[in-house]
This record gives sequence, C-alpha cells and structure tokens, in this order.
Amino acid sequence: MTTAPEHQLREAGLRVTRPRLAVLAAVHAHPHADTEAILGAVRADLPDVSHQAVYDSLHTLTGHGLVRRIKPAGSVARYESRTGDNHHHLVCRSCGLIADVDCAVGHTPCLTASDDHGFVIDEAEVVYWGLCPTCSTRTQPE
Amino acid sequence: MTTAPEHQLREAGLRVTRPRLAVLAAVHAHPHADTEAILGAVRADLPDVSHQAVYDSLHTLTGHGLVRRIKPAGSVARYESRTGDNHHHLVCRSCGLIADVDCAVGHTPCLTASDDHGFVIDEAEVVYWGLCPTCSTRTQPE
DNA sequence: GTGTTTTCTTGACTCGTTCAAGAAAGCGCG
DNA sequence: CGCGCTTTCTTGAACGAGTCAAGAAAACAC
Repeated sequence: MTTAPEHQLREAGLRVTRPRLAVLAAVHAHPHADTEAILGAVRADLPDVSHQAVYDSLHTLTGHGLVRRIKPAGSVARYESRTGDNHHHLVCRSCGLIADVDCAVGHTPCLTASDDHGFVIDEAEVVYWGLCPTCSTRTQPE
Repeated sequence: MTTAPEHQLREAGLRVTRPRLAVLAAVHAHPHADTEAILGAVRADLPDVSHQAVYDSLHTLTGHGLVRRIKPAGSVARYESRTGDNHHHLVCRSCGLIADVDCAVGHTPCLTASDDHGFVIDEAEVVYWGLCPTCSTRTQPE
C-alpha cells in the first residue's frame, strides 16, 4: 500500500487525524463532490464531525496538494482527488454535472498564453461549458 | 455612433432605462470590475440606484450577451464588455488582478477537448493562474 | 394621454463559508 | 508509557455576496 492515506498526510507534514482520513477517503470516493456531499460521506464514518473540521481539512489538504478544489462559476466549491495531472473539466450548464477530460496534447500545452502580460503563470485551468448527454437530448427535443 | 448603448439594448429587445445604461457604461469603463465597483460607478451617475437594480441589470445584460460574467474561484463575480471574441484571462493569485489574453491560436482551438464524453460543448473558458508582474517581483525576493 | 408590461425600490432573508475561543487529540521526547 | 507542546476539532456566532418578494414607478405602444 504505497499511497496509504496516512502516508500521504505524513508526507505532507500533517498530523493524521480521523476527520482528515475520512475527508480524504470521501474525496477519493466521490469525485467532484461539493462540501455538503463530502460532509455527508464523512459522517457515514464519523457521525459527529463538525462541518468546520471538514472545511478545515479540505483547506489544509488543498493547501498541501492532496486534493484539488474546483469551483465553476455559479456552483459551490467542489473537490477532487486527481491532482497534478493537468486534466480539465466539462461542466453541464443545465444540471451541473462535471466530467474529467485529459489534456488534449498531454504536456501542458494550455500553459502557453499568446501574451503573458508579464505574469508568471503556474497553472492553466480549462473549463468546457455545455450540456451533458442527458440534458442535451432533453433540451433539444426536435 | 454605431454601438450606442441604447441601440444595443433595443437590439436585444430590452427596455432602455437609466440604470441599464449606467451599468453598461460602467462595465465598459471598468473591465473586470466586481459588482460593488460597478455599483459605485453607477452611483456616480445615478446616486439613488438600488443594488438590486444593478444586480438585475447585470443578469439581464449577461443573459442577452451584452456583458460577460467571469468568476475566478475565490473571487466574487466580475463583469466585462468584451463578448464573443473568445479571449481568456490571466488571474493573479496574490492580488486578484485580471488581464485579458487573446486566444493563442485565434480560432477557438480550445473548444476541442480530447474526449467530450458526449457533451455538447458551447464554450471553453481558460483561466491562467499565476502572479502578476508586481506580485511576482515582490514575492520572490531571492 | 392611457393602459399594460417590464423594471426599479425597499427590505428581509438565504446559504456557503469563515472567524474565534476553548477543549481535545496527535506526536516527540524522556 | 506518561508529559507537555502544538495542532486540530468543537461549538456557536457572524459575515457577505447574492436572491426573493411585493408594491411603486417608469417605459413603450397605441
């Protein structure tokens, strides 16, 4: 078990606590889940965790790169466990469904802006907006 | 004056009202401004507009494509007047500054996801995260 | 002008998230 | 294995962007 959650936490210099392990597991089990869903999943294991502990854990894990926070406009914060692989997201305008897309070219091509205005760019985030299969068939009756 | 604000509103089938004209002017005058800044700018002309009128105008204008709403994670909603030209944004992680970048290739190349998962994609939004010139020199003291 | 529809004003309210203080748990050390 | 320091969790209140709702006012067509 090379990527045991506990090990991940220790690697990051964090203390291993039940809430954190549960949050980490919840994010892995429910990709793109919002805070409330994660809170629910965590409470399946630990019925008495406070929402604050979940918020704090998510912030800490996000800050150490163990989970990634995504927040499409108009949505609440969502979290996912795929980090560091430069993938992007498809977001359904209708139902909010989020799907992962690997970067088309594979080696952070997106990091090349036509004019960087002197910015030091460290990440390019791509969000594809549209309708998921379910919503597109429903919305275009034809 | 081909793009007179009033004309734009009428074209979109909207009534021409003072708050809307002021909001439209404010968005043009202050690209990437948040709601509060727009509210302030609008009140420079119309001291008594309600924030609700501004919110409503922004929603209406956004819905009709006269202004575009952008909302980087962790920021409040911001608005800009460049619409339909497929440009993207540079956002400074430190100070929140936003700069425009034209699409690198020019013809919506970003709209090509490697695997669309059956989604009907209508827009690709790209956000480059990093540090603006000012913050990058200040943050890397060496 | 008159009437109908849309839009603005006012004010309360929701909800995700954050703040703060103290209690509890984790971890290193002897 | 217990001790003490530090980090983290609990509890509960607060914050703020944005929304909702009802009535008044303004815009447009005739």
